[in-house]
Amino acid sequence: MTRVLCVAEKPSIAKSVAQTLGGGRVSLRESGNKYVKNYDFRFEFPEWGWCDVTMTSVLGHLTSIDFPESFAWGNCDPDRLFQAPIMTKGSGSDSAKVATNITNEAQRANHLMIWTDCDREGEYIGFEILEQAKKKNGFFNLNNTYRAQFSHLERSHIVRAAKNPIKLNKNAIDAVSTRMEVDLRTGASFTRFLTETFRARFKDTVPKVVSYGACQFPTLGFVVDRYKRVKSFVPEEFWYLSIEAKKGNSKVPLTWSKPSLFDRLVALVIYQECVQFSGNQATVTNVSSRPTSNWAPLPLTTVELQKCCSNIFKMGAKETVDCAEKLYNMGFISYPRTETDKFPKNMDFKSLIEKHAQSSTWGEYAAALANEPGKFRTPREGSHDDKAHPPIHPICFTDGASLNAKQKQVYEFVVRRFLACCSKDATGSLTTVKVRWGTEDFAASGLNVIETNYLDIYTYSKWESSKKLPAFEMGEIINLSKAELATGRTSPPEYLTESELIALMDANEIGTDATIAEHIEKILTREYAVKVPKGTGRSKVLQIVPTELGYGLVEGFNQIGFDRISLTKPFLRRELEGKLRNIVDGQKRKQEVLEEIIELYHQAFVQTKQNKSVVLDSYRKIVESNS
DNA sequence: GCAAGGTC
Repeated sequence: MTRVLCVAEKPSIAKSVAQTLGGGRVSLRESGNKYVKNYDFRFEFPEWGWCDVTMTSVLGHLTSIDFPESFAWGNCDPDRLFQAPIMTKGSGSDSAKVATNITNEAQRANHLMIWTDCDREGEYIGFEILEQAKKKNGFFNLNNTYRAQFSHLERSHIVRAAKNPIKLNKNAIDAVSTRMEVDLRTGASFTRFLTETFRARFKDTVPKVVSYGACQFPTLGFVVDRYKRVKSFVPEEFWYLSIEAKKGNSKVPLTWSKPSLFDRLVALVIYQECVQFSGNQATVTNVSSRPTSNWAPLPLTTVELQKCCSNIFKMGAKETVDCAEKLYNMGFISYPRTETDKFPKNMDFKSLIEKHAQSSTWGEYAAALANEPGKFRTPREGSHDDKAHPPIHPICFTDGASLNAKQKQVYEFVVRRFLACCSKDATGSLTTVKVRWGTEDFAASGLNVIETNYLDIYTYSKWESSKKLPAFEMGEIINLSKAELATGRTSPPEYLTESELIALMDANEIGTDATIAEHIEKILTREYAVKVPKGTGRSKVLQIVPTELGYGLVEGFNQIGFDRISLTKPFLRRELEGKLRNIVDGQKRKQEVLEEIIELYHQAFVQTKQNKSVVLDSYRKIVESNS
């Protein structure tokens, strides 16, 4: 019988796909690695009929790249790393066993089918698997290796993927190897140069490693940018008209329709006109009431999870993903690294919801959502789809007995978020009254919440009826209890919070859902930035501020003034991401992009070397100005 | 002692 070897990117996918395709008749074999299992079963493929199938997996990348020994740290001028040869090596300590398992299983196989995630890295991991499979089976090559296309684990979707495989995408493989090479050459050269330069001048007052990375520097750049804006902020005085209507016993403050003015005289002229014109009386020009709603949240992505846990629980991004990872491994939640904010079609929401009816906390809500007519609504759809994983959602109910406090919080959040997604929007009515005083318009509005719906379960969001507006009538003349020219001062921006940093990185394509937390962690462990608490109690937030070293590095690099790039801003990484997409689309070739980008970085490297005193002095000046 | 990308 024809033998087919299927290989997924991670054990959980192998297990799930094997169960689906094997229809319950699956036998399990150990692989030599603790996490990786081999699943044997039979499946009927359209082209090959009934086959003996082995489904196994790797653990992410099998290999990584590095320089040969003669180009190791200390053995050559960092400048040479832009042209040095590059070799492939096994990645991580446990990769050997995983790799051997692929080679052994492939030896007897007639066909190789790749089941890695449907993204760029997944294509490359597929290529690594093929290279490994070739070692004892010369038959396999890019043209006869199959690739299953799937974006979630729903049964019919998986069966369709098995029956309609395509080929590995050579362009995507090239794009990833381009990224790897750029990151290695630039990261290693600049890191060695900076470390040696800083340690030569400042010895033990700087950390052991002063690193550069195409993601960590822009991350640091965001932190420094905000810090500088706070530091250089000069408050400005502004003026505005402030009036308050008196109606029976209640006083209603009204907001001026124009923005505040920075010119006191202009504001004063307007104010005097109004007083002359209308005194302490104003006219109601419009009263309207309209239905309004507060939308239930979108399905949960990794980035959103990190932002929410940072805002709500003050958890670090790394801490959050670690908790999510644990919850996933225990089978409580779905795969936690996803960019997708829309659920697949024909997803069985009701059965997922029903599992939570047993909860003592949210059980009542879940039961009602699953069973009472008119409660459930299919979740809204966001616009992101990584084609690999569904949004994060609970798989099983747990009372949390086996979880620590943080994991419990994250789990509860995932559940509440999911139930909220499946609930109706909150509704209310918004009453707005418009008033004319002199030549100017003012307005006040009052919210009346009618149906709370999702807010009952998503207790992290607040949307409450504001103080009720008294009844006003069109054309009514009202008395003002206050009519004054008010003044205020503009306030400085706050230092960056982690959740804002995550949002900036996400928007600027710095890192991925799986790595954003690591880059933030990196600038902290490199002593480029620190987290400082602001406020106390419930209003406490953690802000990220640069250290003298982080500030000095960014300022120094900014002062050098490279030709058309900046190493501390996100644009270069974005440009690379764009070019990588061009490689995938076939609009550019790998070699062409490599030459362009490496040349750009090399020029920047040479310039940095020539101007190393600029960077060193920038740091020294900051240290001195603080002491 | 270096990067960033997977995953455990």
